Amino acid sequence: MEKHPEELAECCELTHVHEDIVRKVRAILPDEETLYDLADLFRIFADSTRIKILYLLFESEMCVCDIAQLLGMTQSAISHQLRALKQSKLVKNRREGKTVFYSLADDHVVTILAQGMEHIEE
Amino acid sequence: MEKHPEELAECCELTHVHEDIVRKVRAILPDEETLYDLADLFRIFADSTRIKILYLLFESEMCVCDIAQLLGMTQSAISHQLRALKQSKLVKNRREGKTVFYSLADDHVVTILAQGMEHIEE
DNA sequence: TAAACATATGAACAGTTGCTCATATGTTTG
DNA sequence: CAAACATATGAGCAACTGTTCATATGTTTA
Repeated sequence: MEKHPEELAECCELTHVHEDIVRKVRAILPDEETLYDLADLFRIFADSTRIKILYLLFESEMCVCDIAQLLGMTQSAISHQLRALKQSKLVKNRREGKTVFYSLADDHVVTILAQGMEHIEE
Repeated sequence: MEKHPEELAECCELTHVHEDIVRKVRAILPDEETLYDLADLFRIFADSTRIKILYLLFESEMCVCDIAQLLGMTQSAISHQLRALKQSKLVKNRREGKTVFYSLADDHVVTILAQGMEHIEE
């Protein structure tokens, strides 16, 4: 699993990759850990339940049972998903007595979803 | 699996969701099919191999074996991933003799990855 | 047309994911 | 403190995902 081989062997009969491309690619490609973090972030957006939750939170902060109610899903299912969203720092929460209110933590959520939406609407 | 119940039953002892919120949410939340399409799109970004491929294509178009070579992976693995990327209309390809060159199909790729990167870099 | 090359694809398998169910934790109120 | 309520969490299971391996398709060249 060589990630950055020092020399490019031939792969196609005539190698199409040349030294300058290789140099540019190495400069541009983020390191392995960052790429994994990035994939992890997008994996959070890769589920329609979590996307729905984020859309709900566009409007206002909400407690767990309200989200569950609005989406017609279990409290447990929503709670699990909120945990994932919180771990990715896409939502934050505050406690008010028995109730925990969740809200968006970040403007990137809006931008990312909007860009995704633009793409699929073409 | 009621998605849009006509009336909200109590969920918490005191329901926190009220009529105006419900109305706003219904106006904002895209329909089920769109949400699935959106999740499918982000699932494509949810894998570091595919992200790497996209980053490579930032620089220039490339053939399958060059990508495989640069990433130290099998031609087959890359080919499978390119198919997924193409189905999502994130990359396009052109044939030149035996070789097939892939390139980015869309500016959204750059924006989405950049936003994701911004988020994890906080 | 046969051989060589570049790419695509189907099946299979291990690893992951999202939900459910049961139960635990944390908070308020009688 | 006990009961009720809101939320969190662990285990388990079915469904899905990414890779490998073997092989098929498509293109060029001898």
